[in-house]
Amino acid sequence: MDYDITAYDRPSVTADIVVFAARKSDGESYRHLSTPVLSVLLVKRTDDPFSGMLALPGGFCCREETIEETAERKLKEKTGISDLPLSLLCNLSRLGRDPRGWIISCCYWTLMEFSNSKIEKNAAWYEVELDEKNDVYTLKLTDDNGNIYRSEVRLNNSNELYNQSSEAEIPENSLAFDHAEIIVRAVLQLRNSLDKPFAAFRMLPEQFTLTELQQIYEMILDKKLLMANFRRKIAPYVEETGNIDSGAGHRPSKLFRKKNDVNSSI
Amino acid sequence: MDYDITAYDRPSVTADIVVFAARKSDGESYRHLSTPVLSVLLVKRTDDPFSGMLALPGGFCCREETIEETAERKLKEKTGISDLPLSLLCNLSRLGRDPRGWIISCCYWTLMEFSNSKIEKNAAWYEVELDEKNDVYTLKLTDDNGNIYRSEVRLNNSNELYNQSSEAEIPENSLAFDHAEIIVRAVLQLRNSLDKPFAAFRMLPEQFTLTELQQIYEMILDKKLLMANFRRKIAPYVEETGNIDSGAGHRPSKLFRKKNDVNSSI
DNA sequence: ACAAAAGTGTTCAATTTACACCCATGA
DNA sequence: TCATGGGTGTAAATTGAACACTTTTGT
Repeated sequence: MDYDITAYDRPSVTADIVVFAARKSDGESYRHLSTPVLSVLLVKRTDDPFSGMLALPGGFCCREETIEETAERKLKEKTGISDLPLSLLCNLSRLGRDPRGWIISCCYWTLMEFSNSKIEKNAAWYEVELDEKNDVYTLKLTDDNGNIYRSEVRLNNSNELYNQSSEAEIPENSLAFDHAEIIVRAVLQLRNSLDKPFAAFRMLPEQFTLTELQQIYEMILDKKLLMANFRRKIAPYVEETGNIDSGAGHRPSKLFRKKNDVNSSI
Repeated sequence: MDYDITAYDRPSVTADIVVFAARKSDGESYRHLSTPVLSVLLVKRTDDPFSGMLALPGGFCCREETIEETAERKLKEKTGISDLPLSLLCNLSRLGRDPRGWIISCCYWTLMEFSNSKIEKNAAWYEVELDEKNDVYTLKLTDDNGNIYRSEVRLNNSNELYNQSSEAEIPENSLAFDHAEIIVRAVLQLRNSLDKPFAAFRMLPEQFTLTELQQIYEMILDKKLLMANFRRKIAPYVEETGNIDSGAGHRPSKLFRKKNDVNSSI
């Protein structure tokens, strides 16, 4: 009856997670609002291969757990963050993508409120900028000290993203494995996720001003929106808390919250 | 340096593919148009476990190929069909989902034009009906001879679909493994795919009437659309071929084709 | 002739877009 | 006081939903 599955060669399977948050930049003066910048949570690798380089939090799947559970466990272990709903992004299984051998990566992505407090030592937030030109995506990551990590990711002939990842080919100050490709895919997915139920809420605290919400949209879509129209559009999804955010050098703003019946899954 | 990945327990990985097509039903009379029915391509299993039961085409990943290549190869081997663009649907890795052991399934889905001609012996099309009631999805599959295969799939507490799949628990005339769940997920995904670039074109021949296109939409959305409005909506995406489809007991209709610049990916 | 489908036009409502205008604050 | 952001109203443009009407065919 059953054939013996151990007779076949098997891959190792990893889960990697792209966590985005909106980090507040410094305001220019007492009058100006700060604007949020898109940030991704990365860890510095402590082991070979690519030791010392940046990578997505993630790791190998163990028996007795689902891939999603692996992702949650590894995210917790490597960054200290837990309880985030994960969405499937892609599976990467290209030959040679990991110098250690036949390793498949199941990639997930999620959004959270920015917080530096509860993060593990080797994890940190990196500002994300993504540009596209002639089918070449340029991913620019910037750390707290202004150090820049730049990666290029191309579109191959079947319209799928890929980038090279052998240790020899990866430039200094770039990302380990094909993790640059994964982040690019995640940013593209993020940009396409704003039409549906309101994922943006996940990047804000429970109470927020409508301008803060609008800024999240503007950050992700990379364009300015008109305030009056934005407010009409999101009105059905938010409700007033009765609280006021004051002391900002201009008229205080009402604090809102997401309505209970609004699904913010992605 | 590198730690030895073979020291860790590894799962087997399979690719499973949900292929949908629109099968033309018989017209009632010389006057009436036939209406398409949503159909899924399944194979009868020839090996244990679940020998003799229906299953999605698919199989184990081999070294030297990506999961997408596995999916394409297995689809070709088991059904004779090739060259379909595949979209990732989900990864299933629940403990016990396959009685043979630790087996992860990477599931893909796609659309094609209905064709019975070039299909392998063990493969066949099954009409798909999906109903939902109190978070329970009922999947009803019907073969050419009117035999019915019915499966129930529930939503668990974290809003993820699951159904049981131990050999003992699966009723007769149902699907092997958790393949009913995969098909349900694929149908839900299909229903959500019609707003974006026009996937429906993939279920039609190169030239088609606008009524045929509308019928695909009605089949997937499971509701009637108004002809005038539908035509206005899809007008930017189609162009006339100059050909006419006549001989149908009523006014002949113009044949259209998808405009070249319309992306029909899903 | 006529049932069925092909195809077009028109109306009213809803939504989107753009812009103008007033309000409240703290240094 | 005044720059800055908070907040609202309104008119024009676009899109969507509903429906009426005409055309063309094979039997």
